[in-house]
Amino acid sequence: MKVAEPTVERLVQYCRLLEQLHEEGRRVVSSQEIGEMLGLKASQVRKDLSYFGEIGKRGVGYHVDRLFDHIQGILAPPHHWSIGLVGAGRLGEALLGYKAFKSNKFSVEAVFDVDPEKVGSTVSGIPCFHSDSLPKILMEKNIEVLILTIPASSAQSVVDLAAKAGTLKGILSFAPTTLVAPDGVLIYGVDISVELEKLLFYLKHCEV
Amino acid sequence: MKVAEPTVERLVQYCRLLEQLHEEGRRVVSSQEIGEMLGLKASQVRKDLSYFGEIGKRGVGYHVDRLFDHIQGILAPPHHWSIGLVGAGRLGEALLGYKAFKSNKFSVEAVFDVDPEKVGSTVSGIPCFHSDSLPKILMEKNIEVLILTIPASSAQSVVDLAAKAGTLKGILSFAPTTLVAPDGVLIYGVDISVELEKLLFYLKHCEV
DNA sequence: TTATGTGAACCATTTCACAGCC
DNA sequence: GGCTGTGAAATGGTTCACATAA
Repeated sequence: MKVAEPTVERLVQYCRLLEQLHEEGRRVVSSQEIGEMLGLKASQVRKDLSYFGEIGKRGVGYHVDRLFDHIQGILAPPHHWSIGLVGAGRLGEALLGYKAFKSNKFSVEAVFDVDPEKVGSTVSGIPCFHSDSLPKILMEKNIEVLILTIPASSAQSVVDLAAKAGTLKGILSFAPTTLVAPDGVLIYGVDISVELEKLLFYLKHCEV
Repeated sequence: MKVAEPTVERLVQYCRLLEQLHEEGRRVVSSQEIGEMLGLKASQVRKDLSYFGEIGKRGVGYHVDRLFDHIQGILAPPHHWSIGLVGAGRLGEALLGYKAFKSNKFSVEAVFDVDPEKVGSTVSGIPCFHSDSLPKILMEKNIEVLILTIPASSAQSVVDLAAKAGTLKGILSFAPTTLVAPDGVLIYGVDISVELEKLLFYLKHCEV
């Protein structure tokens, strides 16, 4: 089944909201309420949630815990992912310490950098290897996902090198550049500076 | 004139690419080439670029420098923006040191935190104030844009407090939560953990 | 009566196809 | 001949409106 990107994004948001509602002891919610809390139309919420079968009760709403489990099941990965983080700079360290990054779906198994000070030691408790050894370590640790927190200039070469391992399936890049994905590798880019530019552009033009 | 969000995002990308091409000494590019380098269809590139008037030369292509200036003009803000950064944690510091964040379009004028160690001193050379003084400092320094690098739990209260200053126009939030925007304030959220979840979801389902 | 689930209508964005200019 | 600019067609996503079930 194919599911649109905006839908996946909202599913994650529903999940977070439901977790919160669960803690507050809420038992049921309506699409209307979810919409208000997340800034979405109720019809949008219903369409998203009905995408994977009838889960709500007509005339009542959605059972919080049941819906949560349901969405978790949809988002849940087929297995635990091993992740590698390339670039032990401040952004990299920030991510490693980031609370929302703790999950039982994945774990960061290796850090890569070129700084001799860092290579051989640990960063936030995770062993740090030289970037040159990417293919070797990726295979050894069966790492399928990389997070890139490196400058734009070295991003593409890291992608090409890492692809040699053959285990690589996905990349989340924070490098402010467009990367070319090798066959069979899915690349997602989060470009912080682009987001700020977009915000400033709309502040200029739209003057909400 | 209204311009779609995906278009703005691509305009920023064109800009970055053109800068690079300029450094390489390139004089002209075709929509075809731009598309290949950025992973877009040539027709998409042409549509985006023709949005603000005829800028290319038929049978030739786009003059690199001329196109760069043209897009810069579109993206350029009406004035220099003063920005405040709330949350002097690792992510906040990472952003302050982030190269792609240096720009003549804006500058970070104040940092806010609740840690007594930081308040009163400077962070990356920028004075740090207590978060409680947000409205006061925002007015004093005429800050219109805030970047939030704080936990989800305190994000909404910071937004509400900052809105009291009346100068606030836009927010770029890294807090993993949905924020409610006060009237007249544009909120952009970058949710790093959601991006990773999306990537893992597509790795599970699409198996490209 | 209330709130979901969903086909149909609507709107936005992308892609096509070709006319127009260099 | 080559490449842009652009109306028209196609695609993708959101919203509506109402049948349906609790």
